[in-house]
Amino acid sequence: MTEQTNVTAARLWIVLAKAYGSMAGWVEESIAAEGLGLSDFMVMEALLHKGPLTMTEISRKLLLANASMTSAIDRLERKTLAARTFDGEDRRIRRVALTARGRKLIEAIYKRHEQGLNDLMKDLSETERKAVYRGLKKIGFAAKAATGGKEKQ
Amino acid sequence: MTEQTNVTAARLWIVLAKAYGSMAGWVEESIAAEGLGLSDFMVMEALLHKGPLTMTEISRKLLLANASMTSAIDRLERKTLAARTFDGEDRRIRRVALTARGRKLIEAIYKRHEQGLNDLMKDLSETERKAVYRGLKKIGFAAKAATGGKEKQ
DNA sequence: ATCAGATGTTTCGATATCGAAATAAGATTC
DNA sequence: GAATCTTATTTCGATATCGAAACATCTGAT
Repeated sequence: MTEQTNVTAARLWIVLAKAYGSMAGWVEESIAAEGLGLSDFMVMEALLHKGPLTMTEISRKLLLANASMTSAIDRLERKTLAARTFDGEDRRIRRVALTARGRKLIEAIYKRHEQGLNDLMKDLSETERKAVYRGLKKIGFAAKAATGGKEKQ
Repeated sequence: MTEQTNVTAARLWIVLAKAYGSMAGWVEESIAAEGLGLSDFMVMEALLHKGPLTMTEISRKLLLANASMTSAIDRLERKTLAARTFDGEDRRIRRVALTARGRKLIEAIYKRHEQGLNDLMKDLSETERKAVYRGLKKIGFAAKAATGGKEKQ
């Protein structure tokens, strides 16, 4: 498409889906050697940056169904990379934290991941990054708001 | 984050993943009543806009494994929404086309989909859309190139 | 104090996805 | 013409996901 052609909303959605698919494929390939899938990796990444979180907090953050989160934490526990703990006050709650082993692994992986991302996006100026960031934020908020208040269980 | 803070590559990836997840959730919800999943919908959308395509062309376009494409076309054939045909020259090739019934359905769905997308993105100016479009194109190309030439089978 | 509604997580069964291998067919090299 | 390599699609078995329901627990109203 040319400089003069308008970018339709439909076209933007297609390009968003394609960019995400390509990025997800790249991330998956780069962590495959560690035996982690994309979801497991993103769980560990969230725990690395935000500290221990409840199952529901992680689900919401990653837009996964609660049943999927149960499975993902099962996998991470089985690999002794994360562990569930009880909440001091609310007995329904399970809080998830990285183990020492998990922290060590995700720190190493994340370092390479971050470097790879920097490399991937070196062609975008700071102005371009900000524009994409803001636009995606708007799109994400709008989509979330338009999706019938009912998130995945 | 503030106006002054830089947008890191890592941050941009997270926001991209989140925006995609929200958009995908919205699309899935809006087509659920028609008994279609996201992949099936996107296959039909591709066939609507590009005419009959080979299994491999659709797979590459939607970034799905060829086995997934086999299943998706099986589902669409079972619902008599699409059909495989043989290629005149290359007997390995199966070309997929919408049926009359499928075309009628996807035209109706797509009309609503397009209107919904316009609504979702009405807060983005044309300049903003172009910036997001260009940025996502760059990111998608870079990720594709960086993923070891080996696409999903 | 009791009850109804909401919340958090797990379980269950179903579905969509994938990698690898198998099969058929086309292209290229010798 | 034969052999080898590549391509297109399907099959197989495994995995990750999901919606709905079940269960336990908490909150708020009465």
